[in-house]
Amino acid sequence: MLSKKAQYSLYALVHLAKEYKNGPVLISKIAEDEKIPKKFLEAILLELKTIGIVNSRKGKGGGYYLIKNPEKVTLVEIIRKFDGAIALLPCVSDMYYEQCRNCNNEETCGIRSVMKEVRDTTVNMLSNTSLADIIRREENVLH
Amino acid sequence: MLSKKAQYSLYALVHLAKEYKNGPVLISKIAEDEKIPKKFLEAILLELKTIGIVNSRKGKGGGYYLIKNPEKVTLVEIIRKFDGAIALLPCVSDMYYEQCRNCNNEETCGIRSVMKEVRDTTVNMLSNTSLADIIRREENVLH
DNA sequence: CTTATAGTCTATCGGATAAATAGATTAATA
DNA sequence: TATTAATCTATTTATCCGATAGACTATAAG
Repeated sequence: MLSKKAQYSLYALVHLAKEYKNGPVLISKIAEDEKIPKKFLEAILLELKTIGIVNSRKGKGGGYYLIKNPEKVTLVEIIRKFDGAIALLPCVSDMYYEQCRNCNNEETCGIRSVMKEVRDTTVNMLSNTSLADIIRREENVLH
Repeated sequence: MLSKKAQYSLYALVHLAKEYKNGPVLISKIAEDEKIPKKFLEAILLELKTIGIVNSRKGKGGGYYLIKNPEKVTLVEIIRKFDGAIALLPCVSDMYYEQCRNCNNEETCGIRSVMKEVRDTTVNMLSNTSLADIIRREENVLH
């Protein structure tokens, strides 16, 4: 399961993607619409700012807005930011690899080989899906 | 990532599958070979016993042994036992479903639709792989 | 230049869970 | 009946998750 942070960030980012180029959206507006605890959402958006996906403006008329093109923001990067590895085992993770301390030979280990396939297909799906894809899915299902 | 319990249980069960019908294996033997903390492994095996995958015998000549055919023990049931849902979101989990409290309509939600695909392919891979498959993978890679 | 607005920073909290350990007890075998 | 090995109870330690509180700072409008 994804952490609440990762889950909330997905909903918040899709919200911002829908308002792309419409100017800033209030944290409180996002929090209310997406039913996310406001203070918690603040911390999440702040983190998303540090990786250059969103930016913010203070004061009246301020709020958060997407700065990366929604076509270019993929689910995999958001999930990795908050939850780390996609892989089910450290020894099959690309980004957070750790040597296996249970098996003797990673090359021949059967468990590892299955888990590698799982990881690869999951990463594929998540990195081929952007915020724009999400929005298109919602539009397509309506007609 | 899988919990340590889930990870250890996979290694322990593959070990037992290799000794299927060779009589009981000592906890301490498994612990040593698979580099699992012995006391921790005790608890894990006890849990596996409650779901009818393994059984044990006390006293001299005792230990743990697999009672289910290695062809019939799949990775998905082991992982579910220790870590619960395979899905990344509660709203796409079959076994641990919870209604989404962030989106308004699960039928049209784009995030959910992607996550459902991820879950389905992951569950497919994990439920189509048995302990026997794992062992065959290891044998095949050696020639 | 002042006031209202809205994000930022620091800090902290309870609760749950994870991972591992210790020691006494019970069951099985020879 | 002694030895072996699993079982039970319990406790420990650490870490993280999810959430909240309040003071601070930047912005824009009037």
